[in-house]
Formats: sequence, structure tokens, C-alpha cells
Amino acid sequence: MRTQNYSRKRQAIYELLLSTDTHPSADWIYNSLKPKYPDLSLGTVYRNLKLLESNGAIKSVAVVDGCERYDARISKHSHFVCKKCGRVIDVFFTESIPDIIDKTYIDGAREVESYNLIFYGSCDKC
Amino acid sequence: MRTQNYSRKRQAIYELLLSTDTHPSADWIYNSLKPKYPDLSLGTVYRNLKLLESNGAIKSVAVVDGCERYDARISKHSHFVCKKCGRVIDVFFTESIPDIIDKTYIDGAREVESYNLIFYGSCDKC
DNA sequence: TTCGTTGCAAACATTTTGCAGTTTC
DNA sequence: GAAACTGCAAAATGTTTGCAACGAA
Repeated sequence: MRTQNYSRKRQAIYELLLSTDTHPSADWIYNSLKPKYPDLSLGTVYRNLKLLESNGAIKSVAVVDGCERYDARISKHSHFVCKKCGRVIDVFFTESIPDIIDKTYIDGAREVESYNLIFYGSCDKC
Repeated sequence: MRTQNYSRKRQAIYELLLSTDTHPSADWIYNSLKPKYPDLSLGTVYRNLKLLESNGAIKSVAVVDGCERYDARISKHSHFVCKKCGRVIDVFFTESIPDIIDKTYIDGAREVESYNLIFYGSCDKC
């Protein structure tokens, strides 16, 4: 992690991500914070998302319609993506899945650092 | 599936995807076929990838460094993505994973159509 | 002859970046 | 005061699209 000062806007981005379970995109975050931070720029949102991600504070959980979607809950869980409306829903699966996945042997991999399991379909609001 | 004529270039794209296990990007396909099809255009590659995908002939298996990666082997398997070099490796996991995943209950989903499990890390060539 | 397919280039959308000014420590 | 952070706008990137010509049936 590179040295880092306190930043009011980074804090706001992180807290917004913590407060929602909608797994927002950069644009959604920008529009949500803009009323409270009128001088916020989209570039700052992108820069801070990258920074928070490299810190391990947040994760990119999916790319929906070409937009990266983020989550501040970094506990092991998975996601369901609605192909119609783009909604991203948390999936807290049974213990056995991480166990089995962790034991999966992968020919050609030196080190497996993480995995991402995404379900696709249509949600109950569509 | 919408009505469709025979197309020599679409055929070539599909056969190229069948013949490799590198899970290529549109650009890689374009550059590979360009010598044999000098008048091939990148737009045609993109159009045919979308078409083949909507036909179910191929699948998008991952987005690596912002590039969609495709696979013509549509049997149930998973992938490992090297975060350093971008290599995508097939992962043929044990029977139990699909079983358990198929049984996962997802609150908020009406219908689960598919899932995608991607591992990340570094490969043995990096 | 009809309609799917293509090359080409322009358009598009998301994300990144250079720079000069501001904030944090 | 040094270094991190930011707004702004321009650039970069991967992908899509309009159109006129071409090819398949």
C-alpha cells in the first residue's frame, strides 16, 4: 500500500460503498455524492476506486453492461447479476463451496490468490 | 437465433476459436486471421463474436485488462486468469462444484440461467 | 431479387491521464 | 515545504454503428 493522506472525498466514497448493497458503478457513486460535494469530479471517483481496490478496502465484483461494479464488503460471498436490469444481488453461499473451490487444483497456475463466482439470470423485479 | 447466411469469415472465426485454448480477444482473432483474410475488418470480428455468442456457439469467459475473452468450448468448465500476463487457463473442476452451485438458493433471483467461476493469481510462466 | 454480411470510418462509452492549483501532514 | 490529492479537459481504450457495396440463397 502506498503512502496516503486523509481525503474527505475518498472517505465519502468508501462510506457510501459501505452503506449500500447495490454494488454501485463509478458513475452512480459520482451522481450520489455530487449534491453534497458539488466540486467532485468523475476522475476523482475513478482514482479513489482504484486506490481503495489496491488497498484491499473494496473489491470489483462484476462488470455489468461495460461498467465496473464495486463492493466494500470484502467477506467471502458471491453475486447474482440480472441480465435484464443489471441489478447485482449478494449471494451468501454454503460453507462447502469455498472449501471445495479452495481445494481445486489448477494446472498452469503458480498461485491462486482469489476467485469470483458470478451467477446470471433474471431477478424477481424483472 | 436470427436467420443467418453462410459466411466464410464467421466460419473462420469460429474455427479459430475451436482450435485454440488461449481464449482469445477480438483483437487477437483479428490479427490471427488478417494474413489469410487481408480484407477482414475488426468490426466484422466484433459483429460475428456477438452473433456466435447469441447463438450459443461460443461464450465470453472473462474480461481481462478490459478485453472480452472468448471460448468455443461450451462444456461446463471454469477459468484461471493470470493477473500478470493475462493468460486464461482452462479449469476442469470436480463434479461436485457444479452440483453444489446448481443447488445454491439465491434470494432475489427469479431464474438462474448460468454462472461463471473465475480464479485469479499468477501462472507458472510468470 | 431479397436480405444477410462486410469494410471503412466515424461515433460511442467508460476509464485514464497530464497539468496546475489545493490540501494534508 | 514536500508530497498527496483534486478539477478539468483531453486522450486513450475497447466496442458499436451507419452506410454503401458485396455475397449468399
